[in-house]
Amino acid sequence: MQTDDIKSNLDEHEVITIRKQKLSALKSEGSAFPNSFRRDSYSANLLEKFDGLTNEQLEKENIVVSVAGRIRLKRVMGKASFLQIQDPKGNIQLYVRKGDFDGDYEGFKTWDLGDIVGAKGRLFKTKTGELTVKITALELLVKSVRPLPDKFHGLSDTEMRYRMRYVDLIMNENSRNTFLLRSEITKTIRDFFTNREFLEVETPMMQSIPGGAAAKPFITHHNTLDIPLFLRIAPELYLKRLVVGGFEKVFELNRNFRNEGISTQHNPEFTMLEFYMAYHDYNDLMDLTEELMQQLVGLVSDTGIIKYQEVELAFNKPFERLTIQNAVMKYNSSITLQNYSDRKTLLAYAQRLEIKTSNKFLLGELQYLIFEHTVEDKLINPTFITEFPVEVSPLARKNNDNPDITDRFELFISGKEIANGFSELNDPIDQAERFQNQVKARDRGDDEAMLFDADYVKALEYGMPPTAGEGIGIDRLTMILTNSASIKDVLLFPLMKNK
RNA sequence: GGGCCGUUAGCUCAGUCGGUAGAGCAGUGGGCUUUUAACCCAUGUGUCGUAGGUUCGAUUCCUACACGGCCCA
Repeated sequence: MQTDDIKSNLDEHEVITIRKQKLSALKSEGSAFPNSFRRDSYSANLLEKFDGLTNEQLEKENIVVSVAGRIRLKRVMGKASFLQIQDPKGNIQLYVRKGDFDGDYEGFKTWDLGDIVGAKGRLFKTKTGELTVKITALELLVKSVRPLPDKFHGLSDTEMRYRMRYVDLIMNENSRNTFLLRSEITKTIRDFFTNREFLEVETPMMQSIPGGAAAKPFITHHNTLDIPLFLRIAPELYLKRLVVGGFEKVFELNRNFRNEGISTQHNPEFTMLEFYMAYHDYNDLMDLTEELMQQLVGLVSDTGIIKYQEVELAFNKPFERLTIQNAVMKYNSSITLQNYSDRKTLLAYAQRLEIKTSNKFLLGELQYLIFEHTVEDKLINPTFITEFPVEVSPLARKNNDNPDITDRFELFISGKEIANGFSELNDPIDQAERFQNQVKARDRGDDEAMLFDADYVKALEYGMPPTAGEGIGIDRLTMILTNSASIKDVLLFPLMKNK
């Protein structure tokens, strides 16, 4: 341990060594890390209230404020200096003049960019008209021993922005705004549903039978019970148990975990909204989703039109609704009303498209695969795709008129799947059969097929009211609303390999 | 998993057709009482991602690996 400490001391940059020396000097004076300073004003609020006043008006009003923040810029002259400090709402300039404050100006000159200071003083305007605090008291609250990135270029290295988000947040306003907006998005969603009498709930993250989605789970282990557990891939089956129990409108906004690769669209843990409402069906969900999306887009646009990666997306009119069959026919001229339901033709077609298939694939699976490969990325404006094949929808209610399809939809925006909703299957006998079929798919080699959840079937046997349920991927939605190209840009701490 | 690109000072980057490297910012010393990426003078900074190979000599060329980015599966 000790030798490691010595080694890291030798390795560290000269700047850090000097700053640590400054810190130990503060410690020996007894003035390091004080915690009694209190802020009464934020930068942006002061600018909002007082930037409109002239210097004469400011002097007459004699406005005394206490501000605190991190030193971002420092311009020292012989006997006077300007500091720009950053607080959670923005920046404000301080004017520090020798003799104007109860402190040592020479000592002040040794403070560094990145230090955190508290200041008290009067508002005034400089020659160039910048609202500034002329300080009467100034205190070093935290000595920063590690230098910030270049004050002009900031931190631009993508990897370091993800690994050291704390520095990214200090340096990049874009990044701050993205996460502020993400917080507004989740708040808006919570309000949207609680205003409609939905109950927010929390269901198990660690499950014995991971269910509710087609995905590989993370495995963990409970020591004292000595049982394997899986991090959930979806909360779906637990939320529907709650509907059985009489919580007829519920939602959960929380993390799912899927053991898959990492890309600009995928992070192993991601946030999902799932909500369920009894006595509604999938058509009601599409209407509600449209309303929710328009409200969320309202956070960033007055027109209902937003730009994502240079492409305009229109949320200001009813979203297009298209059956999966019509969508496939629209983008594949060789698929017709007749051969869409011919398994052999579709298998051959899929192989021609170099889609990974097997002879064992069922008709519905092929229909869905062809849709995924030929249609999805062309759905730029918000589009509901409906009537998904029953084979790929093991938890959705069959359509009354056509038992091959389900009352299900997915919402696509900018070529990405954003939401997935359906009228829930509440026939326990049918559900048991669907689980059986999933087990068979698993035996065929589909390691993402679902497991048989007997307790869930048991819950359905008590009777679940007719219910509609939906999941919305919050990260991807946030990407679109914040114009972020990578999911890592909307995750505070995206998963990174150890260096 | 495959392809392409990147990794040089604390940060942002240049550079070496193979002879162990530079700029700006940050730092340090000095000057400057309304600055705006303040300015002026002086000044220190590096396992050139890691490990091998070729070579008299590699940060530079080659190979592998690591991490990251983009594209594809």
